[in-house]
Amino acid sequence: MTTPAEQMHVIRSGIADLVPEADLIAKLKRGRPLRVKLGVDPTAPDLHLGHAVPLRKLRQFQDLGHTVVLIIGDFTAFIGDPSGRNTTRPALSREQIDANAETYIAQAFKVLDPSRTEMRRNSEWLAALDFEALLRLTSQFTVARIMERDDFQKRYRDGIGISLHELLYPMAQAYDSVAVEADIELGGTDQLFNLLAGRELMEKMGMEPQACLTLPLLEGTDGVQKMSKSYGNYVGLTDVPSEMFGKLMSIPDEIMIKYYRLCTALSVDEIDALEVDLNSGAAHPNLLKRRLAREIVGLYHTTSDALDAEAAFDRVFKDNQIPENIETFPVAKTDPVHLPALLKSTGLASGTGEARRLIDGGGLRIDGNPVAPGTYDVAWDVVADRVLQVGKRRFARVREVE
RNA sequence: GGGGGUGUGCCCGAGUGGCUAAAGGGGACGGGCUGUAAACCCGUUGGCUACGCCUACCCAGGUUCGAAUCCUGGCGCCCCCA
Repeated sequence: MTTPAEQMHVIRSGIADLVPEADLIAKLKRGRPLRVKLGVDPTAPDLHLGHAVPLRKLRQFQDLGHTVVLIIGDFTAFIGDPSGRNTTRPALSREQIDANAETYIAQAFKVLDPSRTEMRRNSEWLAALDFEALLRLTSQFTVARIMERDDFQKRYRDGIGISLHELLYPMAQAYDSVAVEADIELGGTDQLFNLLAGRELMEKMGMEPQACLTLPLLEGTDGVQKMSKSYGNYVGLTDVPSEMFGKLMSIPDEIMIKYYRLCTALSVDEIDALEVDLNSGAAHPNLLKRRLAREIVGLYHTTSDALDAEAAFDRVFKDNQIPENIETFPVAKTDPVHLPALLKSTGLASGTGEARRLIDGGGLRIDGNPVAPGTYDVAWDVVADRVLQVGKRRFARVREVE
């Protein structure tokens, strides 16, 4: 059995904050498996690496012998924010919630160990509360305490309306902790307030309070903004291996170690060693990034998928060759062929204007050979059965439609 | 309820009657360099088989030879007073 000190070494890796640390150590010292809680909203069925960060930390807990309690916030998602002020909280229908929860769970178990995971839905206990129980619960919180939360404070100060029910959401989340008897709850740094609310409620209700662990936000592939679909800088858990590999290779060096800590299954000691080598110059950043990409692709696909993805990557970017498995587009034969229209129909350009720009900027190749600026009409033979390439990584093969 | 302000291209932001498809920046895309990284340099950035045509400055009308710019009405957002 690992000692509490050894466990703390793993648990601390990559986290933003842990309060209070002493509480967690005391819990670990008892030697029994802890109940580690994570609550998730069934709103985003397409998970990316940013969503996987808390899941990876949960997995570390599982590997240390602890139990994960994964709570789907179906009840709160059902209510949502009917005022529409909070666009990240749409009110979802039962069907949507169930469907989202399904995909969430399927993707989450790519990371978590199902045998050490307890799946719960918060409607189990929240739907059962009657008005009396609800009022008793609200009496445990003060308005001043709830209003301490940053976004409430700001909105109140700025005169942006806050619906009464919104004030109750932190309470609902806190009550989740009571219901599942959590020992520790994870969340993003923005969740600290809610996590602490859970801790306080447990204490008031005579339970041993949970510890609260926050994880930093993961930057996307641009290295600046947080990873999110709307910024287009995300790495989806269901991305195909080659795409995933390519995206990971494009992250800035500076956030590599963070990715190692938050997104891979490597041991903390090994990552510590990699960090030392990177900083001292003993390891070439490119090699470390390749390894990172392999590790992550391997987690969500297989090790051989990762190796294939790397080989395909080298073929295209290192050896400047055309990849295998290029999508083929059937095209009705015309002679001559109008290239801007062809690029548009194959999806390599969003419109003929952009296509012309690409051609004039030297961004179009046919079978690897650059097309001269101003070349808009070419003979059919020039494109038939050949590979069109835009930039470094977008390809399409042209085939005459029968 | 009263007073003032504001609404421009993916985003921010100039422009206040013609020379404006609309300055400048950001972002994005393409080229160079490279480790497909970062930084840096160059180019492009409404649509269209395109030296031209079409659609554009919140929406709908109007004044003018001509409007993003002026007028009327509507909608949205912001600030101050009550």
